[in-house]
Amino acid sequence: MTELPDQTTMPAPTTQDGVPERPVLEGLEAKWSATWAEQGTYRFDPPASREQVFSIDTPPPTVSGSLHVGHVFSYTHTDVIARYQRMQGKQVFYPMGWDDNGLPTERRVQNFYGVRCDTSLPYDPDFTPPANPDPKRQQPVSRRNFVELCHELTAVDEQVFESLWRTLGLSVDWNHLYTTISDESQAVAQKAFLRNFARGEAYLSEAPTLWDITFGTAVAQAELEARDYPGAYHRVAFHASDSSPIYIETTRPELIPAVCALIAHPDDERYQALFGTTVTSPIFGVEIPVLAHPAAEPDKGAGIAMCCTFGDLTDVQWWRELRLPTRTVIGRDGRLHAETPAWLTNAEPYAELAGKTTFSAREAMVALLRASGDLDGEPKPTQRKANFYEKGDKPLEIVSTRQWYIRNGGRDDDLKAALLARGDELDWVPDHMRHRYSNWVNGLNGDWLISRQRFFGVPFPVWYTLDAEGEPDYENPLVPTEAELPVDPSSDVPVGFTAEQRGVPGGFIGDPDVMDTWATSSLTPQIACGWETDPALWELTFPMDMAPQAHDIIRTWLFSRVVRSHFEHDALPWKRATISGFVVDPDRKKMSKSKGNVVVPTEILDKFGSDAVRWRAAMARPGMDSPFDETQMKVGRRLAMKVLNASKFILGIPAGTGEVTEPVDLAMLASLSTVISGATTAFDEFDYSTALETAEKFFWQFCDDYLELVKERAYGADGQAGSDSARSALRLALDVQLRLFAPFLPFVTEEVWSWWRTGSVHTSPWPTSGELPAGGEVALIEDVAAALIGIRGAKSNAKASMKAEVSRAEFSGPAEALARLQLSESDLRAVGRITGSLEFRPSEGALQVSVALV
RNA sequence: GGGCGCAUAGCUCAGUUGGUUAGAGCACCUCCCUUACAAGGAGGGGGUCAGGGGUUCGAGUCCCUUUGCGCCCACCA
Repeated sequence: MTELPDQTTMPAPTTQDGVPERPVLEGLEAKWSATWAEQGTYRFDPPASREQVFSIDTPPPTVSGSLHVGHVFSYTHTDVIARYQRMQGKQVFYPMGWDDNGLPTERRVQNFYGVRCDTSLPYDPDFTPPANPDPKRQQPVSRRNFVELCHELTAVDEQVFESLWRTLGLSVDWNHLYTTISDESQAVAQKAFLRNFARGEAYLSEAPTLWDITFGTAVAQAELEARDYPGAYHRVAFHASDSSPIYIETTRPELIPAVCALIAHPDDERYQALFGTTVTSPIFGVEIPVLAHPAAEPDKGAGIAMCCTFGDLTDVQWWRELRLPTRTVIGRDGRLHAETPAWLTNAEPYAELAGKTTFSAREAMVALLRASGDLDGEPKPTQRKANFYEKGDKPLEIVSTRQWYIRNGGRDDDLKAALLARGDELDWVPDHMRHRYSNWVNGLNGDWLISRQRFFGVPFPVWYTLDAEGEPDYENPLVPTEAELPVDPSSDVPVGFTAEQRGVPGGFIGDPDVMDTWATSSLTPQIACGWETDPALWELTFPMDMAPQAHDIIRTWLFSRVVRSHFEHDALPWKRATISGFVVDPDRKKMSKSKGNVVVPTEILDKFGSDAVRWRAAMARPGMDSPFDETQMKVGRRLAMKVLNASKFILGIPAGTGEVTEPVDLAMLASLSTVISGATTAFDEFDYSTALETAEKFFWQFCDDYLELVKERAYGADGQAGSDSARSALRLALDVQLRLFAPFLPFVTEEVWSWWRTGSVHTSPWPTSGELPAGGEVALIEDVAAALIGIRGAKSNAKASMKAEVSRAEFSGPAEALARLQLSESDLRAVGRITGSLEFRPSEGALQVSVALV
């Protein structure tokens, strides 16, 4: 940290050597990011107490994805706060993480190298990826080879990300870089999981699960996305005992072999007589009960629904609550089972469906129904909503599988209430974002499914013993000690067994699944803060001060971190969440690759410069979406240029050697003093936009009015009191303003700082009013500004140059305002080129200027 | 259907607890190539604060209501 600026000890440059002839923005990013790296400007230096730390749970971006302007904006929001806190004297713990495990990486590796993972293959140490990858004909490789490729590619991607963040000027401490697939992160994820398991917060359960057939994995409720999906209502006849038809409507006739009940609302008049009876299903002739359940909606479809295992989540509810039999026909590959289900009375037609995709099976089933006369009329096309995995492109199926869950209040009201209370306890910026949290938690209808049937992730640190028949004992998993972590149960062997016993009766098997990426990233505070591995760091940084993120992942990342921390530490992981909005396209549509409206950040950073882009980002208030608009970037660039030029001008004038004494100089500094308080208050409320606006508004007025006003006086001879006062005031004002802008425009402010000061502006103290001389009267500078506008207006109206001479000027208005103006009479004369008479005439009303030109 | 947010100048947005004539930037028009800055500077035009009702001496601001837009959730028969 540098000392507080002090007029008397500050080395005043006697030459202009440090100030370039024509300052430019180009190249500042490369120059200063290298210097900051070299000098460790943003290094976290552990202080004595927690109060001296400001710690940030930086979102680890998915490195297999691409960064877009939205990221640039929201990471800038965080950085601006980080820089402010650092200047306020805090040691800022600002780590970076890369989220490199998980499905997005697998998908990227598949496409990039043209391979796919086949767990049945042995490891090939000499494997090299195909020279000409063909994404359509992916070469099968072993799991270990596949994982190696994942590591290889993410390492490359991470370089690109780091370079972008450095160009943007994020003041992260790169010594605290973590990746979610590292051994350290795996150990944390496994340890937290084992503790959840030991306390009963994690459990293994066989149940109907949302299943993505493309990726072949279970997915969690938080990863669902409802999308429009074309379908058709098929009106199909079931048959009562007297063979009269009972019509249902379904969009999924291929599930008729899986039907286990017809269900109508208990109060529905039309079906009262049927409740308790059975009907037979068309084609397959299976005897089906007709049951009542309040979840059936009389005005939907035919009013009576066929319940299958499983067409949708309502089916699951009915199946569970009415204890219906399980008749699964769709497998994990999304196809109908090849073998004929045992429960079909009339089994023969099933051959038409066996092994087909749902789409083909539907066509075949419609043909069967048409032939039998059980299809009433033609299918009616409809647009319905179907659940998709957010990264998938086929509707989810529901299949019964064994999965690991972590309790999240979805089936436990006490826990739900406790987690809602955590949301209340948390500070939210902006505050209304808390509703999204409670809305989500209140809507949970099941626990958090964390296991994924994938390859590149943290394995479950669990083995199962095999009985004499080779059947796994899922009730009593074998777990390692915490000291052994991380483990990979597919290669590591549980204590008491030998490698030869893997997969043989009486031996063991490893759990084949990996954790979902959120199950690891839900522990970023624990990973970053050194949970139980670096107790000193942990004491200083946890719970963290700030959790920045965008509003789309409140239900996933934010919530899951609260769950983990609630269980493990009985505390919130941070004091507050700061939520950024999105950058949307000019039509206010969300940017997405599929719409082709994504703006690539490197282009705009190149074009306008990082400070300009950061300025635009900081103008987007917390939580507010903002439309992308290039013309706004130009405004930021103009400000950055103006800072360079105004600084060059001020530093081109010799430094003052004495006190600030002139009333107008003191007035300007008094005004600056209120700007400092305003910006500080705003920053303390995390309102970086207002902090910036406050500083910026002053800066433009400072340039337009004050600089012009005192130019002549400052040019004056050395040693003159008036000249000295102006010179001192200019440098004081520049010093303060550079620091006010430093969080937003780190490159230009550092550049200018380097011209005349030592050390980094970013480790200098945030300005305070106490640094500035007291006694100035803000009204004076405001009156002078009004007078200037009057003089300029007159010249502009006369279509005259601003240099045109004024032969006579008259100021009229309140006596006290005129008195103030008289204090700066010579400055006004100089800037207005008033060579003739200058009169002050008291009058009613506001300050007025009348001017006669030569 | 539930929740949240938004609606102020052509565009993007400020407008603190209600208080003179509603502000800024961009865009537009006019002028000025002034020795920090022409990707500049100066000056100017432009608004029934979405509609309706209410509270009040006074409403962009508070209450009710209508409409439109955005996001999240639910809605798959």
